[in-house]
Amino acid sequence: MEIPSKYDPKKTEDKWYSYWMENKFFHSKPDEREPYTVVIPPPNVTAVLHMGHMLNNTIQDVLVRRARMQGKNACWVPGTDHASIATEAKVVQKLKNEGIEKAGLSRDDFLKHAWEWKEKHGGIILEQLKKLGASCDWSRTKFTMDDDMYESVIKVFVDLYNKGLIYRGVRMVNWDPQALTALSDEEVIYKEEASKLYYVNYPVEGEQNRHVTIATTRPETILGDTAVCVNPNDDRFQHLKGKRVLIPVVNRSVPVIEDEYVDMEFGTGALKITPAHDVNDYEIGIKHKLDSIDIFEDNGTMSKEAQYFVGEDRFEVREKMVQTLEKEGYLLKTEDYTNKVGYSERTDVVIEPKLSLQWFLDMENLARPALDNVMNDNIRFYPAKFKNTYRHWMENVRDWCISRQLWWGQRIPAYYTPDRDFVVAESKEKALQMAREKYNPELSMDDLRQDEDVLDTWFSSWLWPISVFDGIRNPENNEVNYYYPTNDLVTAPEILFFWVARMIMAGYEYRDEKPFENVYLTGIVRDKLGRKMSKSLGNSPDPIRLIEQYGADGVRIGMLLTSPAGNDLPFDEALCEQGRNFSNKIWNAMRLVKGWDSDQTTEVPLNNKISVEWMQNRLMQEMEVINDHFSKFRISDALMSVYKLIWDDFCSWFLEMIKPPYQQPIDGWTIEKTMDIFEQLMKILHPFMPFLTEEVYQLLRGRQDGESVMIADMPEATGFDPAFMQRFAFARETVMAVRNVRNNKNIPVKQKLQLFISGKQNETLGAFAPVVIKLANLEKLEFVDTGIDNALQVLVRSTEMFIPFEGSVNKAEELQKLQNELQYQEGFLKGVMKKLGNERFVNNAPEAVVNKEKQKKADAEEKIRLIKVQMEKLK
RNA sequence: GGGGCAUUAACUCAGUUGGUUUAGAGUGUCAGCUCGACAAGCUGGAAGUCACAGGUUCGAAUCCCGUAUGCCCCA
Repeated sequence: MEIPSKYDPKKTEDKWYSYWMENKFFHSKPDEREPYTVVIPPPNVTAVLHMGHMLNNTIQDVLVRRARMQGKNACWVPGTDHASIATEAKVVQKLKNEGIEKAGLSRDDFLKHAWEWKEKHGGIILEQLKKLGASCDWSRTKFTMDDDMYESVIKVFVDLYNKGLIYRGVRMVNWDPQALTALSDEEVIYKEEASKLYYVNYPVEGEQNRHVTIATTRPETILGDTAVCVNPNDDRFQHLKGKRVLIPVVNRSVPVIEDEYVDMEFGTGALKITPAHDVNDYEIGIKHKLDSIDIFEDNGTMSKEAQYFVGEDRFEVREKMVQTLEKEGYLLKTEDYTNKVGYSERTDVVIEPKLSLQWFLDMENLARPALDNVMNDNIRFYPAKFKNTYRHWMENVRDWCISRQLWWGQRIPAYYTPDRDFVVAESKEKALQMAREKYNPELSMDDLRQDEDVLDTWFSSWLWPISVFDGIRNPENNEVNYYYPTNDLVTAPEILFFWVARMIMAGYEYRDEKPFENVYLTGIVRDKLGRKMSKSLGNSPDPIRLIEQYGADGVRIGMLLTSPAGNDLPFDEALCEQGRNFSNKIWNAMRLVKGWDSDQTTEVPLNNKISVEWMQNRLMQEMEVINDHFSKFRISDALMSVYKLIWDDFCSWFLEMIKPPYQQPIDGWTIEKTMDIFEQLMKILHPFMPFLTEEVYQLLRGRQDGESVMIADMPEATGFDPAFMQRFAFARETVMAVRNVRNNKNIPVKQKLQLFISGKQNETLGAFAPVVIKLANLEKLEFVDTGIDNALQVLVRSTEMFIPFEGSVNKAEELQKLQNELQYQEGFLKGVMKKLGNERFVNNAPEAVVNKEKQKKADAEEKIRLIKVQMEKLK
């Protein structure tokens, strides 16, 4: 069988993914095994796969595949999120392109279009995840607007309302005048902008030629001013106490109030107060019982309340207002000024703080268990540093505005009577019954009008770990009892607050139990310039192209190599290349092993016995390290351990150690052991590189249909012999020392050398002589008690070794090298001596530490002695 | 303005409760290699005042204080 020298992922990836699907390896159902559950952070239906998803889902897949191989019943639930605002914006835009205005459609007609859009585009990202190798149980795929999920959300709303936790209230919200909806703080993007600071004189009422000057970036809001505020500690304004001023243009008389909120350093120290259009002013307005004048319509034009410029757009009014102020002599001066202006993440228009009637969820009691159980490590964050930020947020939590003025989403189950009373119920029928009992027995179905708004998308995704197992509607069903709480959640720190925190709240509220044990927070994928990868910047590589170029395995390795938890990931395609090269390395190791003929009759050479023993020990040794890394969620460290175990230990050392001479067979025992080891390595690597490992696993030995590395048992760490490993390490260093000599002296690899080693090392090194002879390409290795003349001398640890050498030696160069080495050792010794000479160290430090220092001293002294001997010989 | 995180080799990062660390890895770089699996490779080397300045300690990359720079969150 001819195996090509380059591994081609295109020929294997789709093949094995189909194989896994056909054999239902990803499918999970409750059984007697320990469950291991992960719910996917549901991507938006509007999204296409980007690098952030790649990273996030690769990590999840690594964890899930590993757990599955460890014998757990692994269940990874995939799905998507309906993303109210983003999706509605997309659908509105699409309709607009077709000449259809949303305003001209009924709610039902619009939703038909939205569902059509979802059916067409909503599954793309999940299909892309399959290319990555994601081992999700696709039969469980969920969507936050599925009927059962929808019902769960409504049920929770009704329940929280009945508990008195949901209320209606007037609040200052971030208003998107284009989408005509309130936005959460998280959906507002602040951009730095060059704007102007206008200094405007407000005449003091009843005093000729006296005025107070304020500074504002938004002169159009002057029309809604209801006070001027100064700091009570500000000496400049003492004379204004108790006075009133006149609002320019409208000539409204308003009080001068005092509040320490005002920053005396900023602007003029006097602040205009517009309670209806600024969050801080709103707070001050409540505190000082000020009037509130709403001068804007929902679409950002001036309302009748403004009296001037009615019906004109806010930004045009700003210009006109400045002109008017100037004409009428109120404008003192204008300065350039840079400030941050909030934009809608979805429509990119400037948001308007606006008072509006919204639905709120009281967070105070929900937040407490969510905070406590993170702080006491009941739920663990990786890395733990995010606990700080989490606490800060949870201790200052504000009520959650859960209503959105949109159609795409779960419609708020509040029903209004013609008298503007309302009831909250799971269905219109129930609502009618309640309304009749509560308000008016004569009411009919047609009298009830359901609230027009839908719920914030997070109000459905906060239930995700419960609702995907139907745990809201049927809290005692088998699935939720088996799979919940889930084990690990992998997500981005950006949504720690509005998703992770809220899931924890919902978990304790509805299951009285955490939603997950561990939260692994990934970093942000950035480009080489350190910018976040985004569609708008166009700086993100197309993940599907990367997969085609480097293979899914290569890309997975590329993402994982550089991504310790919580750290940003400076993405570089070279890392994928490294992943691809690694695939190829393994591929070629397989070609080598498969290419050997075996001979059952040959006796097993001592060399091979030692080699196999070492590799088996080495594997067990590293298995402990890998397990430790995983237990701490150090995924990239775990990967690096596997990487080096395979590349360095297995390929560079082990295979070279057992490699038979050209065209000669290998003994049967060794080849079997090698296959075993290779197989184990493929299992260990499988979670990281699922496709390649399956291909190699299948080719390595004949397999039955239905066999797969992905359902094989993960090797367990069963211990190793440290003393043996120590002795081998010495042998390995000896080989490296000889190779080093070859390099320095330009001795060809093929030329065999002789090596003489000081006799006292026979005990430690003797058994490994065959290995050293092979790898260092020696014709002879001898233990001797005396030095050898006409030989190069090397020090390994503190053992002298000699290599007879006929060629010329550059004495000056050699001396210089020895001199450098001597200097280093003497410096080292000096440091050690200083420690040992310090009485307080010897008395205070633990005995083991002192003994180590003594050993260091002895070693250094021996080395120095030997170096000096060598130098003498050279002179 | 308030809070948080970070700063270790050219790059990206490890470095666990302070002690075999005058500091490790991967990549890159340099030198030498057709060595019968792999040049997507092999062998070897060089490279760091642990941001800066103090302090605690017998001992500090590690703990504390300050400064600088960068990033994030909140306002």
